[in-house]
Formats: sequence, C-alpha cells, structure tokens
Amino acid sequence: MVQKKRAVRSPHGAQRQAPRLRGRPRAYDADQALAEARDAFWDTGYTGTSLDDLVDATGMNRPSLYGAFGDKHRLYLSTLDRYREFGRAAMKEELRPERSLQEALRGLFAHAIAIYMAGSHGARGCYLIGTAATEAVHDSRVRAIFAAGLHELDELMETRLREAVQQGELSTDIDLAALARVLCGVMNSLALRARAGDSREVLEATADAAVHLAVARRTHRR
Amino acid sequence: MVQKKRAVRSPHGAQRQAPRLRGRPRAYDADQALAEARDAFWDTGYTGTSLDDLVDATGMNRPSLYGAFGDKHRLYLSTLDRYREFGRAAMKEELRPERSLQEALRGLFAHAIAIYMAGSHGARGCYLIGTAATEAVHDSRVRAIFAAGLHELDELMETRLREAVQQGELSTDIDLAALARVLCGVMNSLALRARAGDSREVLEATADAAVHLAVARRTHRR
DNA sequence: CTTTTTTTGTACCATATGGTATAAATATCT
DNA sequence: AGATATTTATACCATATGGTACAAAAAAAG
Repeated sequence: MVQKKRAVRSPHGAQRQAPRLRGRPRAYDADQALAEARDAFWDTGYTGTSLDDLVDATGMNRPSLYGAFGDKHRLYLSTLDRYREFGRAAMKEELRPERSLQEALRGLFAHAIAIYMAGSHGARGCYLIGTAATEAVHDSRVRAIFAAGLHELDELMETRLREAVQQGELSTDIDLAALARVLCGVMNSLALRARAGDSREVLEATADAAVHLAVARRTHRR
Repeated sequence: MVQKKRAVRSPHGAQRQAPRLRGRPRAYDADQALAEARDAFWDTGYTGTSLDDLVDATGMNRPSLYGAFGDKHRLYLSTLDRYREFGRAAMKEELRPERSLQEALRGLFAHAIAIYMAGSHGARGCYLIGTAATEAVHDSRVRAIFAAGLHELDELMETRLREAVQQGELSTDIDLAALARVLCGVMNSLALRARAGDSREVLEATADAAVHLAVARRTHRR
C-alpha cells in the first residue's frame, strides 16, 4: 500500500541517483510519463481522455500506470499540481526585480504566449484553464488546485507591483491587488484565446496593450 | 428525415402560434429543455455529461431528446450557439451608447458577474469558457463557436470604445481593438475566477479596477 | 369509429471505459 | 544456482455510455 522507504545505499552521500531496488527495472521514466499524460489531458480534457489514450501517450501499460500514479483521478491531480508548481517558478523567474517593470511584464507575457501557442495538435492555452476549469465546479480537489494556480500568480504579480512602487516605477495611489488581478486576468484570457484559435499576433498585441496600460500608471515624479 | 414544412392554418394571419400538427402532442417545451440541457453541460462539461444526465435534467426520454435535438454533439452545439447569441444581445444592451462609458462598463461587468455567480451547484462562470474551451482544441465546430463568442464581444466593446472617442470620453491615441480585448479579457478572467470559487467581492473589485483603468485613459481636453 | 400521424416510454444493443487478476519477465540477494 | 522482489504484459470484468427498435399512447383526419 504505502510506498516503502527506499534504503539509500551509497555511504559517500551525494551519489543518491539510483537506489537500485531489487525486482524488474522500470521500463519508463516517471517524469517523462507524467509529462506525456499531461499532454494528453491538455488536448482533450480530463473526462475526454481515456485510459487507452493515456496508455498510448505514455507508452506504459495500464497496470504500470496504475502502480506508478494511482487511478486516473490521482494521475490528473498530479499533473495539475506539477504544472502549477512549474508555472509558479517560471513566473517568479520572469518577474524578478532586477528587471524593470516593463521588461518583467513583457518577459512574462512572452513566456506565457510561447507556452500557450505550443502543442502538436494546435494551440492549447494554459493547462489549468483549458482543462481544470471545466472540472472545477463538481470536483473540489481540482477546484482547489485551480484556485491555487490563479491566486499564486495574482500574489506574485502583486508583490512585483509593490516592488515597482518602492522603486518609484509606479504611483502609490493604486489598488495593487486589483491591478495584479487585472494583469493576470489578461494573461488568463490569452490562454482562452489561444485555445479559440487566435493568432500569435493578436495575443501579442493584446499583451502589449496590457503592459502599456499598467506602465502608463507609472509615477510622474521622476 | 427533413422537417416537413408546417402548413400555417389560420387564414387571418397574425395568429401563427400553434400550427397544431397531427400526432401525439409533445410533452416538453423545446426552449426549456434546451436551457436545462445547457445547465447540465454547464456544470460538468460536454464529455462529463452523459445522456442519462441529460434525460434527468430535461425530464425527456432518450428518443424524444434525439428526435428534438439530434445526437449529443448536435444538442451541445445548439446550446452553445444559443448561449452565444443571448450573450451577444445582453452585452449589446448593456453597452448602449445612451449611457456614459463608465456606466456602460459597470453595467456590463455587473451583468456578467450576476450570471457567473449563479448556478444551483456553485458558481459556474461563462458557459463557453467553462465548457467549450476544453473541447475547442480537438473539435473544430466547438472552436468556431467559442471563437465567435469571444470575437463578437471584442467587436461590440471596440465599437463602444470608438463611440466613446467620438463623444470625447476617451483620448484618440489608443489602440481601441487592443484595449477592447484587454477589457473583454478581464471579463473572461472573471468567468474563470468564478469557477475557481472566488468570492463575488473579489470579482467586483477586479471589475472596478478594470473600469477605472479604462476610464482613466479618458481625454483631458474637455 | 377507423385510419393516419406523431410522440412517448420501455427495453435493448454494441461498444467504450476504468480498473484488476494473473502469469511471465527481469532484476538483486544469499 | 536458487530464492525473493518488483515490473511488465496479456487478458479479462463489471459497468457506463451513446444510440436505437418497437410497441403503446394520443392527437387529428376521413
């Protein structure tokens, strides 16, 4: 039932790469399989992706899938949470305070658009928005991850805007939390537009407009 | 196969309410059934809603459902298109030029939030965004309706902004198409946030911020 | 009243779906 | 080599799903 604690063998430390357990070795890479399962869900949604589809996508067979990631629902939650965490890290990187606010926002939108337009079967937007939003109403676990994904970005954005105020890039008379939600909202809408088939140019023009709208509220006391 | 042309009987004109065809009368109201099917899809998505669910929601039996609306896919497309058209009419009404730009935008956001927060099983956002976005990648018919829904709102908004420029409410040096997409983008994001469980207060604050951001770009030459 | 036409309601069907039992395969440990 | 442990691979199962056949029901037409 519960995963057994794997004895770490190498006494030299550092080298904890392959614990080398006993039985038959795995024929798959768990990280890669998780990414391929996520890609399958990304295109057709949670309920629209069958176990057969997941078997095809990962190259694993059903019992291995089950043994590695639990049932379909647990697998889906794992891919969602993984995506959320990666997205958060990428956004934090783009919004780092060394950049100007304008550069940071541009980098963030460019990064998001690159992800949203990728996909071997057409643009597929944001994984959470494209698949979790549908399940969120009737699945509280999915809803929690979906909300966490949105709110984490809101908070990272608000933090960055607050830093911009401190650095004199933005005037102080703004509701930063609401402005952050507006900017993140435009980013969210890019994910929807990508899934609707809008061109990269339209997404980029929309992102530019949002950046200008935010930066136009900069302080004039410089 | 093809629906027969129903002979209009009343020679007095005007009274074309019930053509009164021959066989057993329908036990359902088509409009109401369509709305109830839409509500079922709205909560659990296209693939997540079974024919049994639709039978329960509409009170119709399967053959009647099939006879009235075609198969599940056609029924779904009908509900999508109907929602799109109603949404367009409602938005046009809110954005009517008799109102000031600020009043129009406030009315629009308030109307949208009211719809997004309704739902007997929790807030469910926008029907298109909440269900069609997931199907859009692999279903070109759904994608077309989804895109039409987004673009129609973009264009109505852009038209209203252009009227605001003509009435001196907005400065002329703005990319109106992009600003319209930004405003509609914030509205779209409200639909996502509703589905994620955000409170009405958060949605309203975000909408207020978007309205202020747009109206702050008004002309100062008055 | 009988015929005709249309809808309803029950039962049914072929397939798809999520999940699992079981045995072969492949590694380590003694 | 033999025992032990773990994964793979095939086949399978109970149920859910989308869709339909068919007869009873309910209206108008003759």
